[in-house]
Amino acid sequence: MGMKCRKESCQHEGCSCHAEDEKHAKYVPDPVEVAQRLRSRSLKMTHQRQAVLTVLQREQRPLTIREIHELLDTAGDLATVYRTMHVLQEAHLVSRCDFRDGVARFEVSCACGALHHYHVICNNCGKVMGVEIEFPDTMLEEIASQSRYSHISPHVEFFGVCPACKKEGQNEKKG
Amino acid sequence: MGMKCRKESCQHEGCSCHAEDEKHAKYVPDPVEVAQRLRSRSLKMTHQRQAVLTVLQREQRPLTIREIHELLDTAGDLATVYRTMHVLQEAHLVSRCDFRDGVARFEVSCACGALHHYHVICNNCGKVMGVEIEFPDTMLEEIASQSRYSHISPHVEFFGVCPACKKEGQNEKKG
DNA sequence: TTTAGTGCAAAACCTTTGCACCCAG
DNA sequence: CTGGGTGCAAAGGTTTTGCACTAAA
Repeated sequence: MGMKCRKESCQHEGCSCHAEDEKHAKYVPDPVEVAQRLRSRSLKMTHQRQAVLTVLQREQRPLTIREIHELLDTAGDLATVYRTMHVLQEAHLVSRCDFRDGVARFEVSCACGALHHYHVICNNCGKVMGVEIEFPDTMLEEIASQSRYSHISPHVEFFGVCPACKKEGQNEKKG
Repeated sequence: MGMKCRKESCQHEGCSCHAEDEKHAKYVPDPVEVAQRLRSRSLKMTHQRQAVLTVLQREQRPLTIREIHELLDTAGDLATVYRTMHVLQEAHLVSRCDFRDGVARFEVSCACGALHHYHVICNNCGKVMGVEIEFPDTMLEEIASQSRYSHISPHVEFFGVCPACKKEGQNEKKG
């Protein structure tokens, strides 16, 4: 953690997925390292923060703040979870995603053990799958060139139809 | 409007940007056609809906519902604008985007005269630029293959630093 | 005339904030 | 000990909903 990603095309801030090797080695963060990371921003590692990280690392999927709160062993205050997510986000320990339903979701960031991935969400049932892809550098360069903006970083969710819902749709057409 | 997009790689539902030619010809929708499009879904074309579309077509940029409401000549009810946006979205006359600030934004969809584009948002000042790019088919195929989902459609916003804010940042470092 | 749309008001949600007390460093 | 963190309660902001009335087709 804290190592610079060796993959030039990596678009994840603070990413260390590729630090070990090119094959997206799973990096399990050391609690001590996490604490250091927080401390370096004059933040403290507390029980609640550790508990939130534990839930996210166990689930390995995007969770809403309400879900995280419910999954906590010793449920604290919901407002604290909101504040915790802000802190963990700024420390690049979790990343936020948005499935267009008006609720923010969070998961451990790739800098924190998760694989380098994006999501595909079923338009019908909402089921989420992770996919490992990279944005081609040429695409990011084209965006920078057209807009003249720098440090381009994509925030994307892919939507589609999952196999189960596709099958269901076909059956409905037949019946 | 209503014509199928000729560009195979087009990822915009109901898109007709490329219907005229390959060079993203600007298509100005006929009110009569818009009305038909609504009527085909047993929806009515009302003053309020026309007014909202007029605002969006005039501004040609993503607007929040509050902004749309304020830009209306004869301001109706805010709740009506919310309901209108749902309707126009389902008719593919407007498309929704999300700049990760907790407020939905809308703009005329490419099926309704706008160019085929994505957004780049400044992380510092929030300024929005449009860019015309395409997702490579190979990327979408890879996502479909990994996830086994079909009808993959990307929802993306690009974030970066605009030229003005970049310059400002450099000045701060110097001073 | 029939069906959908609008305005108004209230509610539902998600998220943030103020403040007194508590705890990690 | 000191500055950040937590819990509680209240508020802020966006979005939705119920209902009587109005307007489009």
